[in-house]
Amino acid sequence: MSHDTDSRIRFSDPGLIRDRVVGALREAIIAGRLKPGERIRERDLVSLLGVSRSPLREAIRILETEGLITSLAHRGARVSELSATDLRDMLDVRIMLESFAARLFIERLDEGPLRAMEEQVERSRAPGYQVDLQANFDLGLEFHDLLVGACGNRKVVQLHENLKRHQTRYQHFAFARLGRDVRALDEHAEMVAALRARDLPTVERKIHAHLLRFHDYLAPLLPVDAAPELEPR
Amino acid sequence: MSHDTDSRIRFSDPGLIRDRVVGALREAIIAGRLKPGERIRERDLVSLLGVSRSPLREAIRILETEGLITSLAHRGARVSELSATDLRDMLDVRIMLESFAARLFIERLDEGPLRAMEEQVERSRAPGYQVDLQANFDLGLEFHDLLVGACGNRKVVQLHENLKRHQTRYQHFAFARLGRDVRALDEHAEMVAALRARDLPTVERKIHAHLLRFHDYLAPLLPVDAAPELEPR
DNA sequence: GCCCGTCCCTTGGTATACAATCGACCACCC
DNA sequence: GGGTGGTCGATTGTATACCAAGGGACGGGC
Repeated sequence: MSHDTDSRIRFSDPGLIRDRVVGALREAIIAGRLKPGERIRERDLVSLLGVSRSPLREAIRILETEGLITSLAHRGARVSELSATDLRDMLDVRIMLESFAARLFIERLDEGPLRAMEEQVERSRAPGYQVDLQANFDLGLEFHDLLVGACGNRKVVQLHENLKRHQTRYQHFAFARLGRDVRALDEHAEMVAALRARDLPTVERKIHAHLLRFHDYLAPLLPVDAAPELEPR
Repeated sequence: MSHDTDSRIRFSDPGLIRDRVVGALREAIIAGRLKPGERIRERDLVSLLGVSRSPLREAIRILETEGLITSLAHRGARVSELSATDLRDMLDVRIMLESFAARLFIERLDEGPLRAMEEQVERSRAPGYQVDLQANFDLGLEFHDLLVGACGNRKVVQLHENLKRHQTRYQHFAFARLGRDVRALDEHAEMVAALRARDLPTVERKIHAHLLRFHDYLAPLLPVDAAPELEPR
């Protein structure tokens, strides 16, 4: 981040500046345009985004609390690192959250959300989406959102939201190197079928396998672990 | 928070001011000295803590991201509300996390952590602790820490840490009104016994019952739900 | 009684200055 | 030569002053 026009960070128009900075940085980090370990210098961003230090610093604190940024006192902030351990840890949690959501889903079995998911799977089968990687990508995320969103537990939704962001980083990371994992959408279809059949064990097994496969798929590309955290807040 | 010497907020000495402010506010909120819905005015805290707006505002953003504070643009920050729904949502997640930890605990069954937990339960049986409410209180928390800490999943530990803070708020809240729930420590003892016996279903059942009883215990004191979140970040 | 405009309070943002700390570099000494 | 210690520059952390923007309360007008 040395040149003064960094197209990697897109700054939107409305709302509070700090929120826009959060959005811009978060998006750039998730999309991988700001790389793991890359330094985040106040001075650079101030001139790049055309904002003052106050909202920028608040934004950095927010992203730090979310875990997308790591900072050390007097030594500045960096984009947080990726590691196989970290990915695995998050996937374990995500498995818990999605299994929980699936259980409630089956207990209630509202026709509405189920329909929404089936329809979502249909869309991902449409010929156009098979080639449009970005759309394909988003559909993968949307599926899990529908599942978790239906559980009615706000905390679960909120945690899942944050985990998803982190994992989207990993996905982009893998994307750039391995190409799209086409089996994912098929697995979604299988999960929906099991949901309709109210077969919880199968759903849980599929969630587990689905997410862990994601880990195995890109663990070889990752360092085993990031440097141990020295200053957890 | 109108008088100028507010003994409820303890401000520690070393380290960054921002971190000390976070610590002071967090502790005051959790302990219930700052009450749900209570306004957090920059002007007051600046004079109360003797710090400038810069670190204070960063601290507020951090606590907001952690969920202990809710703020609306141009309308200021408030201590976040408590509600039965919110408590229940968090307990569901905590049940997941602790069940997960228990499963790993049993799979590995390291003698070390198990011993630590047994010893911890012993301490809580010592006659002195039965009357010292604060110590009793801390022991309750420590128990769950030992369980979760042993799972080796940093994300789980970190999430549990945050959930625990929120729930300690509820506990203090209940504390002031209902007195200590003495059965909790007995239940811990039962859980440890089941852990040693490697009886996962029993442990899970006990975790579930233990935490949900906490909900039922103080749900009657709480509003059903906080006002719907208008501006989630 | 209701609506509307004004004023005030608070927060949001900018600019600036200075302190504290860290890292790198370099001279110096053993 | 290699380790040691100090100096300097860069960057973050904090303080302060000031203005803009938005919301809420209050009161007057209808």
